[in-house]
Amino acid sequence: MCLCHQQVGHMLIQLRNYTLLPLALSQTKFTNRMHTRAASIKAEMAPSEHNPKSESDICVYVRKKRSRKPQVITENIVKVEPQDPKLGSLPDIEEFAYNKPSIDLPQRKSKPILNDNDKTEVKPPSNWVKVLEGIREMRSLENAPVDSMGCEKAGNSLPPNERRFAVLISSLLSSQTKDHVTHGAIQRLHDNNLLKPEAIDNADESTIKELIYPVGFYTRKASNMKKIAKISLLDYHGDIPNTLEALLSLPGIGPKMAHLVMNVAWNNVQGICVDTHVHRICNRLGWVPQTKTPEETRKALQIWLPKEEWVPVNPLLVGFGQTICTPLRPSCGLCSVSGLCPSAFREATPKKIPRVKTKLSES
DNA sequence: ATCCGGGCGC
DNA sequence: GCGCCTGGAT
Repeated sequence: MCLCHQQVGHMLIQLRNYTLLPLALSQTKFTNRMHTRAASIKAEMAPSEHNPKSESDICVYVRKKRSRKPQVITENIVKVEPQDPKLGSLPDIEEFAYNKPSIDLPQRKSKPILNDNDKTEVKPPSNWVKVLEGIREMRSLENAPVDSMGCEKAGNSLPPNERRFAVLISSLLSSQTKDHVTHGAIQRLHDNNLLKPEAIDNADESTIKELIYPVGFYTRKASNMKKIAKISLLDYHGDIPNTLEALLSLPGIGPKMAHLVMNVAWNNVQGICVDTHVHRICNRLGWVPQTKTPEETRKALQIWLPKEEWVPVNPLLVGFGQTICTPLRPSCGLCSVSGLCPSAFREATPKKIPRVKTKLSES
């Protein structure tokens, strides 16, 4: 993995309802910005993809100018064509963006901003930006448990491959477990030099089990740790898989953790990390059509939520869900966006009928 | 008593 | 889908 200041190349990127945009991507920055009169455009390349060949390797954001907090309009890329850098300097962006209309795609009359009224696209829920900002504000005052610790801090000082492995193990242990408990377990593993695949592979399952106690489901997790260490050694040279699919194939790693690990370990955002809080709150806010599983929620949310919110939305909503929008008896009275929430004060508080033996019930 | 910051096997 | 695996918190 060579990280030099070399330019990967110029690309022509075609946005839906927009136009062709020339962009240059470099290997060190992974991002490239350009500005037109009406919007700023940002292209981002997944760090692991040093040689982007298709649209899936790159994300493009278009933001309207003149809004205080620039708002992402879309991220739809229709086409990416590698261009020969020897073609000379890039065309004048502004002129290019305005004067060279897209050929096969419908044109907009006024501003070349994307599909505001495109009926074929799923519309983001109205006011979602306000809701998000409101939650952010509430979160800046509150101190949610999620703020203090997180598995993303695991092994910050380790070499990259060991750090990634630590992140994976940390994620594995963290499910259904409080953060400080997970942290303690990781600390004990580290102190006993048991955070590396070789060591785990050689260690007794019972030893691991004792060290990670009392994380939730420690028996299963100890066994999964052994299996993961073995797979890491056999298939990944002691590292961890760098694709979502391969991560999902590991025992004990499901969709929630796989996306988390892709984000944290590889800095590669493949999807939104949806846990029960994100799932619940998105349903309450009406951000997704009633969904039954976190996986459905993830897919529904990814359709409209701008990609740059994909990572921050998890800690944001988790903390919000721990403090205010709690699973049981949400504190709608304390919530500043209750006016925008279709479920506010409407929770079917199934006030359990007190099973008290009264003279009435006995009669 | 009831609820978790999931994943798996059925 | 549904029950189960676990200890700790409310």
